[in-house]
Order: sequence, then structure tokens, then C-alpha cells
Amino acid sequence: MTQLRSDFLRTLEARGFIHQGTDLEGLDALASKGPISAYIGFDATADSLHVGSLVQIMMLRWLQKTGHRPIVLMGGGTTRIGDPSFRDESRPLLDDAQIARNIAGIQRVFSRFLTFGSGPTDALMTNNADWLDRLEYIPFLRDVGRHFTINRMLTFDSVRLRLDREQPLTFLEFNYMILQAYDFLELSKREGVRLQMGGSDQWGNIVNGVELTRRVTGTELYGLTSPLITTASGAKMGKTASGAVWLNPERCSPYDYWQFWRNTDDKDVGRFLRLFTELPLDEIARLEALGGAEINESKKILATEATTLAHGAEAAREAAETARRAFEEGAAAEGLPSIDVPRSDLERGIPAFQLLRMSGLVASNGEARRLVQQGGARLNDQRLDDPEYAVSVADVTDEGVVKLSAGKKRHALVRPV
RNA sequence: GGAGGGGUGGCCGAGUGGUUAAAGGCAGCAGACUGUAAAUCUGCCCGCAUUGCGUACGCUGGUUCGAAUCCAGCCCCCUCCA
Repeated sequence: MTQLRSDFLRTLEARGFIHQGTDLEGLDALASKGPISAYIGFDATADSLHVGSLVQIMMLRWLQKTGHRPIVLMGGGTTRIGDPSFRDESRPLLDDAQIARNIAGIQRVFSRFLTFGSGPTDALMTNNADWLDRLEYIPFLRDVGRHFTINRMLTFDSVRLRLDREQPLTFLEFNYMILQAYDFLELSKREGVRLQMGGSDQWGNIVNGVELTRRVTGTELYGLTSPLITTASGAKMGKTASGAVWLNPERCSPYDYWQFWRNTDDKDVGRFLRLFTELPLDEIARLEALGGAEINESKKILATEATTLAHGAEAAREAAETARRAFEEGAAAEGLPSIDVPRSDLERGIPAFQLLRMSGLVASNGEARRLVQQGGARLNDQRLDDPEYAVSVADVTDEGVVKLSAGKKRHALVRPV
């Protein structure tokens, strides 16, 4: 690849965001001339996004930081059909009210990463329902459908792989691709968008949009995809036992978010620092070179930096402090997940297994008993041997709480009220 | 519409009348070792319950002392044909 000149592409390239591009030289030339508008599409299937979308979010953030205009396209229209590519779980169709709520929730997430407004590089959130809902079938087929040949569509990975595996590809799905291509055309007309970014799985859709627009309006558009981010052990990024790691504090507390990053695999530290923080590259090089136990310091920095981006500096600092007290001092730190229990119940005594379940550390009474039997449960950092032990006011510490632990990492506080 | 194959615990996948809460693998949880890492080893892994009970093998009903396993009907998925 020739030397990149634009800040935008240089940054993405150096930090590991680029997987594939339609015409990197052309895009580079365009981006170094002045501000461009670029977009990434997101589903509106939940009221928040999770870590799996973070690469895309960071790309938009860098776009803005390097002097361009990010556009967040919400798939309000396409969500109403339901993306059929995950057809194993027949998800219930969402109604308009739910979709609107989801979009509002996602907007809140983005407001932490992007600056919205009406200035030349201020971010914009838009919704493809604005144009897709009004489409008429016959005119659409005539104006857009004629630009797609089946022959060509069959060569796209998303289609070909499916057919090779002899799995069904529905007509709906086929159209879904076309609608996504149409989004690109529409955004280029409405907002002067020149670039669409996305995960590597979106390559086909992006290329379709580029081609469609060239044929319809003659405008040259660009596409850029990011690599699929997996952990060193091969798992998809951002999935944990309790499900996805969400970016909104209601679904995943800043403390848990911090912990997620703190537990990064050694081998992922450098890569994740480049992708998910904004630390200078030379500092990252130093941090990832740390060997042995020292790399833990790098993980703390990763955790705090990533949490700062998602939840703000104050919340990140608190999460780091809570973790420090809980892990390095073994204290019942404020900020750990907590539950309130009526003081009168505590005076009577609550069986330990029950309290473990109430705290959310385990899912059932049986699991709580097993945990205790295996020696994984602790009460105020003392190993608990009897699942029936009646936790009472006598167990409340000087800090006014009872600290429960499941294993070494998961803690919860019980507060008498 | 016709012919064939299939629906088992979070996932994959054995099991074709009883000893099957259902092999095995993955994922997950805990313990040991460590560095809140990885790898490895050990234990656990439906729910309630102090040796018991309740649910569970697509759905409904039937046969049987007894069914995930047999029968009937229905629903869904896949392949081939039309």
C-alpha cells in the first residue's frame, strides 16, 4: 500500500482498524482534501449496543477527531423486517414504539463517543425508516432492482458461502442486501456521504452500495471494513457468561465494564489498547511490551481508558478504585454490586445460600449450595462452610455491610435498610 | 402436492421400552497452580428439598406395570422431485 496522507486513514491503519477498502488511495486523497461524511449502520434490535460494536463506534470517533463528519445510521426500517441472517433464533418482530425506544437508547450510548450537533464535523444520527418506509415496490424494482444481477450477487461471500453449505437463502434476505445498498445511495444524496464503514461481514453490502450509486448517480463512493475482532482464545469479542457486555450503565455497570477489560487476555492487551483507547501508539508499545505480572498494570490502564470513553472519567476512576480496594486490599469496597435487605430480616438471620441467590452471585439455591460445598463462597472474606449458616446483624462489618464473594472475582454487598 | 430425512438439556451430539436427570464434547461455575492472564489438573453443571419430590427429550393424545425410545394426529425444519 502506498503511503497514506490523511490523518484519518493513517490513524485507522496504525491502530489496526482496517481490514479491506474499496479504493484506499482514492479515499485517502479525498479525506486529505477536506472533511468528508461517512456512516456506519446499526441495528435497532436492542436499547443499547455492546462491546461487539465498539470497533465501529471507535472508527466513527476517530473520523470525527480527525476532522470529518460521522453519521450513525439506525436501521429502523430494516429492523422491522428482521435481519434474516441469524435465522436460528426466530426473533419476534419489533413494533415501532419499541424500535423508537431502542434508537433513543442507542443515541445515548453514542452521545458519549461522538459530538452531535449541526456543525460541519458534528455527528448526525439518522434512520433508514425515513426513506425505506415510503418505498413502493414497482418503482423500486425499476429504479434500483435493475442494477443488480443475480449472477453478480451469487458471487458475494454472504450468498456463496450459504449456498455452498447448501443452506437456504431466502428472497427476503436477498432483498435485505439490496436495501442496505440503497441506504448508501440515499445517504450520498441526502447528506453527501462518500464513505461507508462496517465490520468485515458487511463488505458485500458496502460494495453493492458503491456500485449501485455509481450506476445511478455516477458518484464515486468508498467502502472500508474493520477486521472481525476475536479474543486470543478465538471467542467472539464481548461475550461473557452473563451475555453481552453492554455499553450503557443500566445494563452493565461501569464497575463490571472495567472488570471486563481488566480481565483481558495477555495476548490481546496491545491490540485492544490500540483499538479501544486513544493512548498514543508509542505508549501502547511500551505497555504491551511489559512482561509477566507487570502487564497487569497495562490491563488496568486499558480498563480505565476504555471505561472513561464509555462512562466518563469519574465513573472510570471510581471503578478502578473499587477494584483496587476489593482486590488489592480485600476490603468491602463501596461500588461493588449491592442489594438492600430489610434489617428485620437480618436480625432474624438469613440462610447463607439464600442470601447468595438474592445477591445475584448465583442463579439458584442449588447453585449456592454447590458453591459453598466447593469452597468457593466467602462471607466477609471468610470461607463459608455451611450453606445454612444464618447470616445476621452480627456479620455486618464496621462499614455497615455484609460482603459476599463467589470465587475470587465476584463480590456483592448486602446492606441492611 | 409427492418421496425421504430430522426436531434431545445454553450449543453440538449419543441414546430406539426399564438400572436415563438422559453418554460424550463445547461453553459456563468453583477449587488447585498463578498475575483478577493463558495453559493444565480436579470437582460441579434442571429446579425445590437435610437420603425425597417436581419438571424435562417439538405439541397433543394413546399402548404399557413402565416411553426420549412403540402407535396416531398435529406443528416446524431440511433434501430431492413437481
